[in-house]
Amino acid sequence: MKEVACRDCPLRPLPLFLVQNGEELDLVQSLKKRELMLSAGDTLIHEGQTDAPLYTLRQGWAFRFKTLSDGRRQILTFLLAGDFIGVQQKMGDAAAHGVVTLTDAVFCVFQRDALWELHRQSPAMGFNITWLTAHEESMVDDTLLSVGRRSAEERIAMLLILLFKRAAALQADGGAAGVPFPLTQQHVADGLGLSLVHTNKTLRKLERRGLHRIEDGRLYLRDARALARLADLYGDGRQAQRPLV
Amino acid sequence: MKEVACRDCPLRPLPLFLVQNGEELDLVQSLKKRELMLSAGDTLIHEGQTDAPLYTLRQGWAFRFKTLSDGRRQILTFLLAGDFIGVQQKMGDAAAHGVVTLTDAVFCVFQRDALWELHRQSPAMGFNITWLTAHEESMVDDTLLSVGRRSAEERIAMLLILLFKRAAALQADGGAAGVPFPLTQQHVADGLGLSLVHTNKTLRKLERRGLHRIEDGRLYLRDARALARLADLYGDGRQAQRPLV
DNA sequence: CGACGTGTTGATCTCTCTCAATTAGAGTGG
DNA sequence: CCACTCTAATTGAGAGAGATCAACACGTCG
Repeated sequence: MKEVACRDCPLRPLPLFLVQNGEELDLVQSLKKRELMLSAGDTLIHEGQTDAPLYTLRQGWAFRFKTLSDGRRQILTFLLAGDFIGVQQKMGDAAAHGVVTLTDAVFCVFQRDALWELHRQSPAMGFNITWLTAHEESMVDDTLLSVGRRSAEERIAMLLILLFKRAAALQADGGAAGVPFPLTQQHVADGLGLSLVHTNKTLRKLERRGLHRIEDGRLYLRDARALARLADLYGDGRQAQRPLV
Repeated sequence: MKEVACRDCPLRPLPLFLVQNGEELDLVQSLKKRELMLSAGDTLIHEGQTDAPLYTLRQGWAFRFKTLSDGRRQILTFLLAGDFIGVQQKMGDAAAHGVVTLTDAVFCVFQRDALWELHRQSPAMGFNITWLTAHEESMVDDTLLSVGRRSAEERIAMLLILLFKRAAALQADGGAAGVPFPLTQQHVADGLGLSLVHTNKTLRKLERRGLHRIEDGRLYLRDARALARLADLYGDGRQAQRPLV
């Protein structure tokens, strides 16, 4: 595959990306070192690795995770095209989490001090990045609420909805024909703090109930409304009700 | 209590704060609108509130949380002096979480666009803020690992260690005489995804085993080593072992 | 003094985990 | 083309960590 200039990045036109002017694009381009292609299941960053640069996921899926010494693993967030990777660790510091791909994937690699250069040369982009980082955190917050306080059924409903929405936003059809779903049930389990077996049973239950379907690596929401209800999607109702999905 | 100028902020000399030059201090000062004092248990930000400004916690303890519609609550992070509050929500957006104080507390209130002004006028401080935000996220990551994969005993050990370290860092004696511990067992439970009753039983078990003591609102670690071992503090060992506490 | 918040403990109950076994591809080598 | 191996999904059965239900102790406060 040919390397893509930032100017021609296929992600740029998507509605979720903040408009950037030519200068900003040139800046990003100048900080980009190269691209990196990995196969499904490859490790981008090892847990505890000390020299990880800054990446951007251009294509494919991946996830961030932490493990305990006996092997128990918790997936922290799933990464989709457009996500930043590596803002967390201060340069020179050990990565607090690992990153592994779920599919074949392409990453843009930036020089280590890119984060600082970006801030220095373009406060506007720096601002965007802190906002993106904060947004990342709010995704972890959501997961923490799920894992801490939702039942297995509710957690799974929540995960399906959120992943569907994120994946759908990257597609032209908005998910009308389902979205890719490259996770194994083990990934779902590790993302929700559940065991593999219970994840399987719960997933089957929801599927039999007609709430969703996973087939050939694609996810279809068959009753998004019911899923959202199950997940208590909009929390305690102190928030205004918004249309679902 | 008199308002304190940023230049004289008692937090500034602490080792954990990044040195700021006079100009940066003046900038922060110029963005600071006022101070706000709350009593223990007061709400700083309601879940779903739309107009929350940016705050800094100058004194006291607080916590961020989310709730489900049936009242189940998950505490996301505990906030200590020096922490930022409100970077998460984009201006004009609804707060994704609430903030409530655990003790009497003093907040510095900044104008809504302070985040942007800070970036614009001082890229260096902007950079620090994205780093701080990323650091906040890594704390949530840690909690997510606990809640998702650690047993009740392990979670509690982890929480005690982490809160102790954070609180000790704010004290001159580094925690030699214990640290303030203003949480009720309900807060511990809500922070770890446990029930109140089970939290109580586990806390008592660890206390009886001589690992810690909580008395008169103060926390003492009596066997930090054992707690760290229980918590599997440094994860999977791929990270270098560092001295504990 | 009664109401209330917090901590404590015992007795169930149940959701989720662990253990075990089976099925269904996909890939590999002979 | 078939045996063999591996991974992922499935399902049943039994075990257990943690939840829920109930009661009680203690201190504070109006």
